[in-house]
Amino acid sequence: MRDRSSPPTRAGRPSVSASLDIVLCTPQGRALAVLLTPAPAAGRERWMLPWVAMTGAQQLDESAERLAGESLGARPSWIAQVGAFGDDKRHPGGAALSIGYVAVTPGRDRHLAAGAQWHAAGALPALAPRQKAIVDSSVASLRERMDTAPVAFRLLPPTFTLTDLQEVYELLLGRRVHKASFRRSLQAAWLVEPTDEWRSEGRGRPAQLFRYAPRKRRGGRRGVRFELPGG
Amino acid sequence: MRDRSSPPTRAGRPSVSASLDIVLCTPQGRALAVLLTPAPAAGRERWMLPWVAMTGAQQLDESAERLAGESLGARPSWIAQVGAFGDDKRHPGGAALSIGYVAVTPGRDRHLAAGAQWHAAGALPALAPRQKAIVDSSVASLRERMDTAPVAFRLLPPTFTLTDLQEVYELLLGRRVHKASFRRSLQAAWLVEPTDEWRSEGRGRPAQLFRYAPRKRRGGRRGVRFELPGG
DNA sequence: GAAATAGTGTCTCTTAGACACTATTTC
DNA sequence: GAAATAGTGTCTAAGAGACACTATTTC
Repeated sequence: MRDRSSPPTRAGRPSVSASLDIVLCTPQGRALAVLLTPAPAAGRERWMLPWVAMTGAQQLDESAERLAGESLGARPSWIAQVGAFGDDKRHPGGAALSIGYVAVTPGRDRHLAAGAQWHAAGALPALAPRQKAIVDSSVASLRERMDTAPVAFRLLPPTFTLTDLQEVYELLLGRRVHKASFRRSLQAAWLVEPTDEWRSEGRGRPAQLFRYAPRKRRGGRRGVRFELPGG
Repeated sequence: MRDRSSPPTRAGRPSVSASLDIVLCTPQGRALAVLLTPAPAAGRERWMLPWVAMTGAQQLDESAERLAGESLGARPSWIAQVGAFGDDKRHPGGAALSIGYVAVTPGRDRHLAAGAQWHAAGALPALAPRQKAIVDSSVASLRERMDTAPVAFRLLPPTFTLTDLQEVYELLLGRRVHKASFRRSLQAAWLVEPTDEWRSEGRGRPAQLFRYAPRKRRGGRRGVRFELPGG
């Protein structure tokens, strides 16, 4: 039987075993990839999300950033908390409670932690149920936050073509986007500026490289939209 | 000095003291109100959010719902997790880690827990810094989720006038909304249906009562919008 | 020139918001 | 009738998407 709860400390204050788990994401072709590390042989699954046990002395965000850095071999370009996960789902470390973080990085040519590999988010190997839930919430969280945080830009290197950017948006939205409309919206938002560089990718006309350079704050006066799921 | 971390258990598994804190919200005039309970005299602040210590044996969502029910004297009409809060901020119970939940309820004529009172969200008394952060995130979370969850409807009784509904939207959005436009959007979304009842509120033409009855799933094909904060 | 990719001009349709109006109640 | 609140018809401007086009490269 798994030990999921812990006895009170001597002081009488109840405490729980807790972990901090991270979902590192990068674009891989037209899909997202997630970084997994080999799981200890004792476990049921062969792969797991990078995680650390929480000791209570740590800062949440700081610990997440450190764990991400160690797993990736470099600082992630964006990181955010996804939430707390408990319930009955099993965690590889037997933690009663897990705090999930999601982070993104543009490149995959890093010095990954030993044995770590990228796996397509749509075809992940078996994970402990708790970690599967964290991955699902993290991907959903990326989709929700791309409106209000520069997630798409952080999935790209500092300079990128507009087609690159559109493909990241399509990847996150899970649908195709109209090219001309996409570019008009982007121009109206004053989020990118052109560089002097062009990239030639085999055949076809070379594309101009842009960089993320938000200029002004949009009114944010989005209309009232009722996007609730119907009955 | 506060005891914020806990020693490892006998089994050697690190553990932390953790709390579950809830932000109960209800509309109060044109503003949101939050339920607070009297804090123990020992603490620095006179009020606090309802919270419980986590033991690790509990389910997160279930515990939150129970705590909300006990504080409110009735089940909340909607509840969701906001996130995990740690960092250096002090919690009334000295917990090293706190899981925040936000819940809403339409009415304020409940059998509240002893001493509990509603306080306007814009003018809260002093709270422990951790709990202040949880309140701020909870209110922001309500604003973000009203697009995708029926938060506004759960802040209203089962039947309501369209003016009631519009006022809740204005309260959550923090800005005025155009009446005709609001009603057109609402009609297009097939989210409410009229009842046979009308409510006369003193002077003026009586308003028809509606109920929340989502009918069909909208395409959800919202265009790409870049609402990132500008530099 | 063919193929491929980048980038743009114009049209239409939807919709948020402004404005002005009608409708029904209490005083 | 005046005041107050509920509810609606019409116009305009913005913007998303369709379509078709031009531009520049490799083969």
